[in-house]
Amino acid sequence: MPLTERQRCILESIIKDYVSTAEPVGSRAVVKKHGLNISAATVRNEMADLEEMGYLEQPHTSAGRIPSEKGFRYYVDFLMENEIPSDEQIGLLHQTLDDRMQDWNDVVQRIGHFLSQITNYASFIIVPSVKLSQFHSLQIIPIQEGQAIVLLVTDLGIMLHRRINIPSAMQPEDLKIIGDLFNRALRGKKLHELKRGDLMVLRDEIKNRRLVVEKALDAISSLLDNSQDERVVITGALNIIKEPEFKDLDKLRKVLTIFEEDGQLKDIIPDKITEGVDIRIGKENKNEDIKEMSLVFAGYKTAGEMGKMGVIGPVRMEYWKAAGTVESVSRIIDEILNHRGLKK
Amino acid sequence: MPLTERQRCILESIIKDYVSTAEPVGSRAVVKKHGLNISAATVRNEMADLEEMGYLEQPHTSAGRIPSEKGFRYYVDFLMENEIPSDEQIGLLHQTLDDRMQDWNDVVQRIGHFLSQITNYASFIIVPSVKLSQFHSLQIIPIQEGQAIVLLVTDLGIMLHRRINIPSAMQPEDLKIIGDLFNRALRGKKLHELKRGDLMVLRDEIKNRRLVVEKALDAISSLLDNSQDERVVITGALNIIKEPEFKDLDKLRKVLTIFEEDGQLKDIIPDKITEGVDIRIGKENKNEDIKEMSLVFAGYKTAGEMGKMGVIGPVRMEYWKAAGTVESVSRIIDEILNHRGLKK
DNA sequence: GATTAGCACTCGTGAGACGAGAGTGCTAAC
DNA sequence: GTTAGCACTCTCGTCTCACGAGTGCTAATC
Repeated sequence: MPLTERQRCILESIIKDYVSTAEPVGSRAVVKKHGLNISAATVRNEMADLEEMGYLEQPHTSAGRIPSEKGFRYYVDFLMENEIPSDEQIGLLHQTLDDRMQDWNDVVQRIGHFLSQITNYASFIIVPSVKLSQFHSLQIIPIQEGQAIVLLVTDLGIMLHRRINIPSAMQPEDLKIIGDLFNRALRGKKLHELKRGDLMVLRDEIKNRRLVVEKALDAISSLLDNSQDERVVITGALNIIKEPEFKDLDKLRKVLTIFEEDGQLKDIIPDKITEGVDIRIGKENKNEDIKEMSLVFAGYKTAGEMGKMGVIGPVRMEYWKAAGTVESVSRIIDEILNHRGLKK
Repeated sequence: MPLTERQRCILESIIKDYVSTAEPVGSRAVVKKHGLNISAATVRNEMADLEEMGYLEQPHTSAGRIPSEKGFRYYVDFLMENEIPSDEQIGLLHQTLDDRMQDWNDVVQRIGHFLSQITNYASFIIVPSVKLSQFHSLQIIPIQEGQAIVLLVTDLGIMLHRRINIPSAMQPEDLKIIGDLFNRALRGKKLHELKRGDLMVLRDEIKNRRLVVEKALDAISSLLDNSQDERVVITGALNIIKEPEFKDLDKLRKVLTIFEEDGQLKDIIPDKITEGVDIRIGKENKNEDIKEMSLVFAGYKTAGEMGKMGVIGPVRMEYWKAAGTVESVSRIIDEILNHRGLKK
């Protein structure tokens, strides 16, 4: 049975109220704040109906109603209008990003800050592994007697480097030749496809520089082994301490623990495929530990793979604001990424 | 008036007990757990004396005693014996560090983890600004038509890099010449001394490559501007959530806020000069916000400057363990640093 | 003179009692 | 279908009270 217009009004009213106060909302409050032209008793009847349908629940007999997760879901699906950040705020973000675009880490950091500051929830950004980006070029750069740097540049302009030892006799020209060799062989390949076996063929190509090639190969595989897989950046974790639902220390502890161990959050965010903003409310989350939290997140396309970003907060969340913000930010990230990177 | 042997025994006994239980300890408990051959009444008399001297205090008339900060200070200064981590634990740390020594960030991360895991408090490591290290070499590396990387290597082997645009016509040889120019002019100087003014002289040296030199200069000053000053790495912040003194949400919040904003902690750690482990108990800390916390920390010498590292926990801290661990780790860091870096 | 046993006293803590307030559900009237 | 009225329910804060842990003091003992 679909909801009547009036029921929807009441549901929305209750949600808005509950989200801001964290208290069960009574029939009188609905009438008062919403200025609806009906009496409290009528509202009570409708509320009883809504509860029967599962959109509301009652903490105890003599309290007001609070929205159930199903209620939030209905709101999110049918009633919500995203509240996007003001032009001013967006402008501010653009501005802080512009001067520093060089360092991707920095960009991620700032975006996270923005997300968590605007929404007042914790934000997360999942950065795809560099292993998924493409090999652009490699250079071996002598820095002093017997030492050189292997510098690997990806198509996004990210640099990985590692120091290696080289024979003292080795000339810069030799190193250049070796570098070019790598470049010819590997350009355009995805880093994670660079198996040690594939690289071996290189080793045999130049017998007399074999040692250095070997060292460089070591360096590359070590770089790839050690470079993180997906990286998760969490910002504003402390925001959740404000939420009254976490005044229970145990709950708080559980949630903060999830945040502290980067690894955990990766498992919690679903592998999403949908376009646009996705929302997971409470128990919709598979993971036990965040069944009392909600996620609002979106994907963004980096050269190779999908990254994800969003906010995480209590079920009693300002979904409209979170969704609007995440939407805007994901669009901005896409923009940035399209202006970055190296030509193929 | 100096403490008698028996008073010291009692003080130590109370401290050990209080640290582990977080409850005021009564005269009976002292006799029982310490197995001292005196009666509770005697202990009571001694405790009254100790209180009068300021080493103990009483939360309320009918409770046991807890050590005052002065009491802890006495313990730390005269009674404490450091408890260093087991060989096994030290071995474990050495092991995790060995394979990855290439990346200083990683090393710091791991040391922080170790500290906080062993002590069960929050750990911090303050890494001196890279600006304080010395210029070792600079290279300008073409990566594709019209783009190059300015790569600056410090004496510790840390690399800073930034992409710049260059004229398409520019040859690799030209870039090398420019790089060498920088190297001759700057090798051995401290980065923070590289004022834009000093660099200007370079610009005029080669008129025809002026544009690139200019770009490289821009890149360097931008790198220096943007590279962080001191960096603070905090690990295990959540450990403090376990401590009963922070079951009050407001206190917890205050402390966690300090941890979240990296900047804050820098101001809190004293500029230390002493050799070995330093301890600041409660109000001995200048900063308002951590007057209920204690610091146990030590310095370590990196090539140029001093870094600091240690743990931060409640006043009711296992100082013996914290001090022992910090001492061991600082020694290990010194070792590592002495095996790193580039020759001058 | 130091130590100890005994005892009255203090104070925080937790359990139970109680009233106020908020909100509901139901019934009867509109 | 809507509304007013009213009895009922349940939470929350406050208060009281008894309990227990621990002290401080005094007088006896070593």
